[in-house]
Amino acid sequence: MAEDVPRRRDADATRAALLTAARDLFAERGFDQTTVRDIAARAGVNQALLFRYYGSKDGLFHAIMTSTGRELIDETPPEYVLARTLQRMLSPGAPTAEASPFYAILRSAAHQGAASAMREKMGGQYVDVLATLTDEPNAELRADLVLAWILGIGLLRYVLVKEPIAHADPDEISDCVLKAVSVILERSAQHPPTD
Amino acid sequence: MAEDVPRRRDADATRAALLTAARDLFAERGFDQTTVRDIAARAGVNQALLFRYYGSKDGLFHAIMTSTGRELIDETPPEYVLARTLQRMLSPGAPTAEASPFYAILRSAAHQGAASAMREKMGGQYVDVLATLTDEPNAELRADLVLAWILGIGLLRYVLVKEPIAHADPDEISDCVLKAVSVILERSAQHPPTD
DNA sequence: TCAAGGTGTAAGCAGGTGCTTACATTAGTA
DNA sequence: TACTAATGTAAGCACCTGCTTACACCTTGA
Repeated sequence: MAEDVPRRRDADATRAALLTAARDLFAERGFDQTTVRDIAARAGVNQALLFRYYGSKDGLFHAIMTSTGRELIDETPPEYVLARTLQRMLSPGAPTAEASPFYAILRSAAHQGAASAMREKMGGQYVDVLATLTDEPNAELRADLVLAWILGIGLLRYVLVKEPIAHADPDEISDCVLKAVSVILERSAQHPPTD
Repeated sequence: MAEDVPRRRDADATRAALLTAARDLFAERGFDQTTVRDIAARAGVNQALLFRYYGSKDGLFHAIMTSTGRELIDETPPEYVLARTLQRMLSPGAPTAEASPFYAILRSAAHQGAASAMREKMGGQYVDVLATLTDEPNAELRADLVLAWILGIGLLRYVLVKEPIAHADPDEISDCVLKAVSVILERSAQHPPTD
């Protein structure tokens, strides 16, 4: 209360407001269904500032996609990454700030930037970690399949809102998924060392 | 060759041309990125006819979503529905006419009609069949999870084009998926009859 | 043969889009 | 205080969008 003397001009605050507003709107409606006027209005900012600070609507989308950290991955042991990711994604309530870019991608799949963001971020993060969990030769493909499942569940539950999965108990979902995934992501005992 | 005297005026042919063109374009670019002028151009038809025959762009989308049959489901025993669906979805080459609405949904997830089409079609077809494969109490949820996996794989492979899954061998994918799914979709022997 | 309705065409309208510009206002500094 | 650069504002431009309208043409049937 005391710290923020209402300084009316603050470029950093404006940038942050635009980023947050756009991130949430893209997650709610997708890229195409969100206008720059919507973003500026939610941020409480003149829309010309969007172009001053981010260049274009695409530039803002790109900034969102590269703004999220990798806290969950860095803080979690590999064998628990899937469980914790599911837990966060399935927990009720509005999508967290961390998960918003995830939903923005699902709702903007047709957009070029969404595809490359998914490939680079998700690919370079989740899949690398998940792939360490098995010693099968096609470990990365198996990790991709797990990622695909996460994406599909998010799509069906939150974007397409299909029942019963849309309102199913998170633990019930997690139990099934983890049990099934353990079949394809595990140290196989059938492969004897060859040397 | 002999049968189709080039009759220049044929409402049915025009309707069909519009439907096919729109189906493919929606599958390639998504609903928002496709304009009515694009559709009319690919169909080789004046764009005003789109509105005469389908009322609106949304009406055309709806027509596409309700135009596909359920041949695969009706012709396939329940225990092979997943395997054959994967086989068709993963087979190389351009998406078939049958699968186009599927990709149209993935690329138009933000669109309202896509969500309801998925709920009604996929929900009332695939899931009902898949749910018969297990006698667990949450059979429908398990079937939804399988559907989510199919969707996620299509999304990651064709829309987001992530490697290695984008160019992976179909059989390799199918093997993993079928093996994992068998864990959650099977007759459980642990449930003794209670009466 | 000739009206009449089905079919195709050209042109354009009203509104929305991303983006730009010219200008006003503020904050920091010499 | 006076200057300057950073920040915010209002207005609008050029284009695209879904959709409509008025009209021309073809085909059919009595």
